[in-house]
Amino acid sequence: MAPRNSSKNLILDKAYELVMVNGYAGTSIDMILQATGLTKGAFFYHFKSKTDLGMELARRYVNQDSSKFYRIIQAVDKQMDDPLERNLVFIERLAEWYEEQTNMPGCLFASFSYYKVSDETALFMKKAQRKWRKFYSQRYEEIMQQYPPRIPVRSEDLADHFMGTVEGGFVLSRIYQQPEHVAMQLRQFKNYVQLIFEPEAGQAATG
Amino acid sequence: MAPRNSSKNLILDKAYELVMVNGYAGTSIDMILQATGLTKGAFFYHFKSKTDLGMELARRYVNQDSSKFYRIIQAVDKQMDDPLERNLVFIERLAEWYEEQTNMPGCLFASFSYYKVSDETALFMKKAQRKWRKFYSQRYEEIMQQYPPRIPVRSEDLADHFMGTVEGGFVLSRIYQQPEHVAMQLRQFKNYVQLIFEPEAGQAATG
DNA sequence: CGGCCAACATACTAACTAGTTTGTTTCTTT
DNA sequence: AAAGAAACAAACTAGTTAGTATGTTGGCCG
Repeated sequence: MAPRNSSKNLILDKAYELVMVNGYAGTSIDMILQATGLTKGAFFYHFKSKTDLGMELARRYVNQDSSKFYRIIQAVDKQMDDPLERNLVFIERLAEWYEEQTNMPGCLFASFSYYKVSDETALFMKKAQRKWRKFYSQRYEEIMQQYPPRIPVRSEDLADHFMGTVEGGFVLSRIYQQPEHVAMQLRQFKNYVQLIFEPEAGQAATG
Repeated sequence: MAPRNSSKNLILDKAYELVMVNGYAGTSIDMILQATGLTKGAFFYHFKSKTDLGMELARRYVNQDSSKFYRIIQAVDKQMDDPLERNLVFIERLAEWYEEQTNMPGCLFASFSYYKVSDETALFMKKAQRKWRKFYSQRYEEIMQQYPPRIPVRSEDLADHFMGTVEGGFVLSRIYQQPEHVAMQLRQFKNYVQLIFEPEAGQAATG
């Protein structure tokens, strides 16, 4: 791993920002170099091709994104033990985190999914997504063991629906040009989880 | 409007297909011309620029997409009167429609949202999205008048969450490379609507 | 202190990019 | 039949693209 704030990381940082705005194909190497103040020599010293940059962007995104989510999860896990409460608070914290963010939210994988990336990168994204699904579905398994669901649901589908909700929130935010939609979407999903699992959910009706 | 299967519509058709695979920036005019068998002269006779093509693609997408959804809605509306039942059956029919589809699902707006389109196109998409929200939220208003929701929800948020769920399903389908995720996501949203509004929902628990 | 290599910069190239110009066909209209 | 316009085709252009080839610099090591 290159040391923090090396030229390589600088390229990755700026490239990520540009790709999230212009898309991968809409971001040229020259644009990245202008943003970093570096030159072609530097770029092709660190990356053998633009495709290689795409791959490394995906790799780094998995690490950064995972660590961000894990940080929130671990912080919540330290404060409470109940798996359902943990999940609900996690969703709420995540919603709050996105509310604090100023720049337009988005997902590199989603951006790549609407572009024809290399087979290697596509496979990598698929595997990473499956790993996330496994992680979240295990959490919902725990919840299901303690709280009988009101309707028949599969933990994998809940995991996918969580991630899908976030992705949908990104897209809506970008179309509406209002970042707050991610949090709104997440709270709808939170409602869903509550209605499925919380014993007292929806008992005291209406406001 | 150009007559059906004119050269202009042929260009729009092929351009749409290519954009859904390669993205807008990843789709060159030459690629479109190769797919259509036409030449530069034809393209720039019908479109004053590539940006213009993007705008017209968005326009046509709104019409086609809307008409597709409206068709399903009207078919369902003819068969039943209850607003909740209408909505639930609509979601189910939509899920089934996506299950029948073979090619990778996706949304042009989502693709454009991860690329820096022209201000005109961005504004157009925003307005179209707002229009859809208005339409669906009215439907949920009707439901709410007849069925008191178990939890406090806003009809606009439900409308957005519906569209967000579809968008999220697209992204997941593309990352997993499995089209069936759209239907799965839609059925999760259907569960959500049922849990909110259906009086008997979740009474007979667990299987 | 001389050599060596990581980490770049500079200058190039060939292919592709959107867009233009000019020419051609075919149909219609008078 | 002449004129015009709609609907293209062919060839061109200027700029941009990813990628390469070669040159330069500073630091470290024996």
